[in-house]
Amino acid sequence: MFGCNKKLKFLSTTVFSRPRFITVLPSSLLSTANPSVSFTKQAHACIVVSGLHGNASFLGHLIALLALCPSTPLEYSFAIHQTINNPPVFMSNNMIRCIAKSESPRKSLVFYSDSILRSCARPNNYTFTFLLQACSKSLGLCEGVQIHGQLLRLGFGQDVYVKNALIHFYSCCCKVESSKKVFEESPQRCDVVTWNVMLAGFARDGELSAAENLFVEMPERDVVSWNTMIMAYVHNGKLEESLDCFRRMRECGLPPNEATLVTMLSASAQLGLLGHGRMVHSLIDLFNIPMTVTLGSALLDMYAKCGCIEQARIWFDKLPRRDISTWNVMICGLASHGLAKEALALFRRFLNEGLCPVNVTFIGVLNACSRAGLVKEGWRYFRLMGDVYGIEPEMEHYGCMVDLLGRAGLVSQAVEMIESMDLSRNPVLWATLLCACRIHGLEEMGQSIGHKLIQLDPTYDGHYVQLSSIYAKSKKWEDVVRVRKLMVERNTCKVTGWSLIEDQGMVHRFVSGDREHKRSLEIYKMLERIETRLAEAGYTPNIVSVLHDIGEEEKEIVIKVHSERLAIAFGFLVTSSGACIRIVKNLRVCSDCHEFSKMISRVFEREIIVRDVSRFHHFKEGKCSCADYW
DNA sequence: CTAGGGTTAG
Repeated sequence: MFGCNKKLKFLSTTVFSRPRFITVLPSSLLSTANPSVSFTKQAHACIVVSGLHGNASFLGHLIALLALCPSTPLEYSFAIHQTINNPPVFMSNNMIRCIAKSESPRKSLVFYSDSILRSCARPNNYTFTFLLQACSKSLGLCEGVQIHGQLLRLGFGQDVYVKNALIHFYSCCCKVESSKKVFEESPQRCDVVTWNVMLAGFARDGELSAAENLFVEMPERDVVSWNTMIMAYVHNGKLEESLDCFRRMRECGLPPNEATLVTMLSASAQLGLLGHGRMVHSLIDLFNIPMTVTLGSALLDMYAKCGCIEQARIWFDKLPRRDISTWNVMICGLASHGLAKEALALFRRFLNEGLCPVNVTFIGVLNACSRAGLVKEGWRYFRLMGDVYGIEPEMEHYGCMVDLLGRAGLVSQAVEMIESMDLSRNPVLWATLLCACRIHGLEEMGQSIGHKLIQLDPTYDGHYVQLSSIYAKSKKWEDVVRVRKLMVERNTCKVTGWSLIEDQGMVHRFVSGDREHKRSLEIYKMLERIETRLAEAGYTPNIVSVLHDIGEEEKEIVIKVHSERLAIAFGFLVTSSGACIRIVKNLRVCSDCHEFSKMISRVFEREIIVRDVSRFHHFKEGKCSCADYW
């Protein structure tokens, strides 16, 4: 019934039958790893029954115990605290700690002035550590600055815990300069945590090079230092650097922990590196790291984002514990692979288990509906979200709905939705519709939306390319040229398209027309051979498409070999016959490469899995899982 | 007697 029965038994025997050992009781209680409120209540009952309820020390420990519980009703600790007149500072400190951990950490400052200052009790280094925690959490900059002044006056400025809390506090409140000041004041009075909080401060502030320099300077690095550095890379989009940092950590022989692996799984997932992700997976067992909900969710996410949706599913069923996030990862994963039926079935199971969906859950559900063209169901879930679960739709939900309607050819309904919701300044929604117009051949509508888009978002070249391809489809060549000229004149920002493929733990990234790879010669030869075979099988590249209907990847009018083909050709060089080829792209697949991949999957009996910027394409036996809509 | 830093999902 209770997780801590053994401890409780020990407690009661101590209290009732061996009162001379009573002072042992509190410390043995506090050694409890994960106290629960119910356990603490029983301890409380024992204390009361044995007539010790006036003992401030016991009750202080009880409050300390409550501070360690994952969620405690504050009233409970308050009630205990109030039973003691002139509570000792030890008790008040733990009370502050409780409040700091609660949902309303700001109250700890009120408590501090009411309880400690008013009673003229002397706060100590613990008091300030907890108070600063509260300020960090509630972003109470002004209050924290006052606390800082007070603790300096009372002479706690050199306490290492207080100092670390201060550095942490300033960096939480976006005042890294102040953190740095505190950090640099007395360098001899610091420990590895001091360095770590400073490191995290730079990372939080996006000062990656400052973080790197500090990391190099550190006299010693523990697992948190490495984790902080690795996360700094991941959060700043330096995914390959994070992999490299992890490699260096492993070379140091320092064992990774859960946080390390969660971050590395996330990095592998974002990059789409299945091999790397699998390697990280194997470390979970190697280091005996318990499969927590967080780790499990990160693992599923890695498999789903690396194209192994079956593996994700297998692990989903195997996981010892799941929470809402785990379900979200799985539902969204299935949807991104176009497995709409499975995603919706899982969602129904989710509801049957009595779980409450959140906004992300509905993004997965609506995405699934959109991929399967389930207009009616999409609307139903969209309404269910607000009516039953009270979730206000966000931009992403509208995005799914616009995609759903556009895909079904109901472009005017989608336009209506965008305009009635006053979302007409959002380029992403219009871009989704432009895509629908292109696919459904709605040229007039496409042209008008295209012009709206380049007005709304004139700096992104993808819109110009889309618009020009719509004109190309209607053979309006002057307009094609006009739009392209406009794009050049406006000096739009280009995102260089690339395709990535992993081989033997190495990442090979290709750009359009790439000749940099050391096996470039072989790659082009292989590509030629592939193209010959495809031509024999009846694949003819669409000349109009090559010249004009080019995907976002193609930024110049010059015809170059798309990066995706180079990656595929390289895939043929390094994988054994019949093995699946996995590609990750940072942009959308162009229609010509899409055809090309479909043909390859048939002619060479090769499965190709391409991760696009927004979805997966599984090419198999001449067909694609996206059913030619993307 | 009590204390600190780092974590997932669209």
